[in-house]
Amino acid sequence: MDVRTMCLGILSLGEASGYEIKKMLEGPLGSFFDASFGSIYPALAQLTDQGLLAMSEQAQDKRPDKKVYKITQKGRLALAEALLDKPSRDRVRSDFLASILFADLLAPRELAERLDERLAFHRAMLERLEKYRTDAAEWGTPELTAGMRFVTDYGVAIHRAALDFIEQNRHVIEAASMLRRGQAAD
Amino acid sequence: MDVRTMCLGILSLGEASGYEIKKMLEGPLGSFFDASFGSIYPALAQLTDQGLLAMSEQAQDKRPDKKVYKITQKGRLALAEALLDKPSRDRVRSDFLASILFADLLAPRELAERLDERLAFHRAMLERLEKYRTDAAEWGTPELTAGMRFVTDYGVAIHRAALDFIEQNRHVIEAASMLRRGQAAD
DNA sequence: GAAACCATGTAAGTTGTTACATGATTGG
DNA sequence: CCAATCATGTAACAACTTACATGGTTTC
Repeated sequence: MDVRTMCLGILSLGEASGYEIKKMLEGPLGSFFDASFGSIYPALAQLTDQGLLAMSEQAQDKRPDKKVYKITQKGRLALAEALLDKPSRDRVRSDFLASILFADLLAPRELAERLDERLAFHRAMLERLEKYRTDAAEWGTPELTAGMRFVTDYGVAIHRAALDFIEQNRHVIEAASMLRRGQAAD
Repeated sequence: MDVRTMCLGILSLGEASGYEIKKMLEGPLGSFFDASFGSIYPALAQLTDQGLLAMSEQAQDKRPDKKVYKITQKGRLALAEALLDKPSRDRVRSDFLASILFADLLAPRELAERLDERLAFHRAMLERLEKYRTDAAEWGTPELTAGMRFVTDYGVAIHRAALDFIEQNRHVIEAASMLRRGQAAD
């Protein structure tokens, strides 16, 4: 799924501006999809050109103009069709896990810092997801769809599992890291 | 972390060919890093040019020649330095979760199929990870480092959490999908 | 007064994938 | 005999990120 399809999908849940789409991707969707302004704005322009979106410019008080996009019937059909494609496998790239894999080359203090940061990250995500789980307004829609609830709860489950795992197993890798330091000093 | 650094890292655990590196990335590392031949081979060539790797060609019986790469001292230093960079945040892109988010647009049968496939995927990954967890030979090394064990166990924890979550919550989203079908037919 | 937020966009550059090219061997 | 595995590589292409450009407003 590319940025164009994701934008189309988000707009199928309700109208939004490019800026708001980006904010949603920093919310609960960010756990499994991300995109920069540099890909969102051109995507919206292209989709509008193709008649899959309708744009209306809204002047705002003490704010720059906002371009609000709304999915068209043609857009809904295109989205439904795109969703029929067999989903490609997940693409994950985690610097954190990579650096843990090579933890031998990391100073114990560095390692501890990374683990702490990671725990903080998961806790922050859980907190944020909790807000989204209970408050539909955070999504910019009056009501949460079943899909929204599912992916939010899924995110909670995964972040909690990661948090628990790291808390319970960090001592193993940290002990190994300190041991290796000792050997290196020999 | 780019493909070059990951190759350097894998080779810091033991020597290997490009083909073998690719196989490792389809193993437990695949959960958090993937790369195609099209990026691995040029990366190895470049690293060798820079003196970070040493290559030795090995003729094989009834097999094409193999180019075995070994990390140099200079390579180890470069890797250690690269690992000091603050790890960038995880990049995840999951078509599965995206299509669940827009599950309203999916026929109940389609949805059920995707969920089944996903469960099968997690089960397959768990099985594969179990093998890696107990058998160092699967990694191509005589001994598992603490890092290897950690990332493998981490993978087990995450896949198990995902599996459990989907098993326990699929009925919610599937019920909503069928309900919506009913409404659409009205 | 500085940083962060709101808001949109473009262009250059990076990075990596897919497809192609080659070819022997092994297992179902 | 067909598919998969072993083994390496290149080139065209796709997709995306980063940095730049602009400028008012709000919060600390």
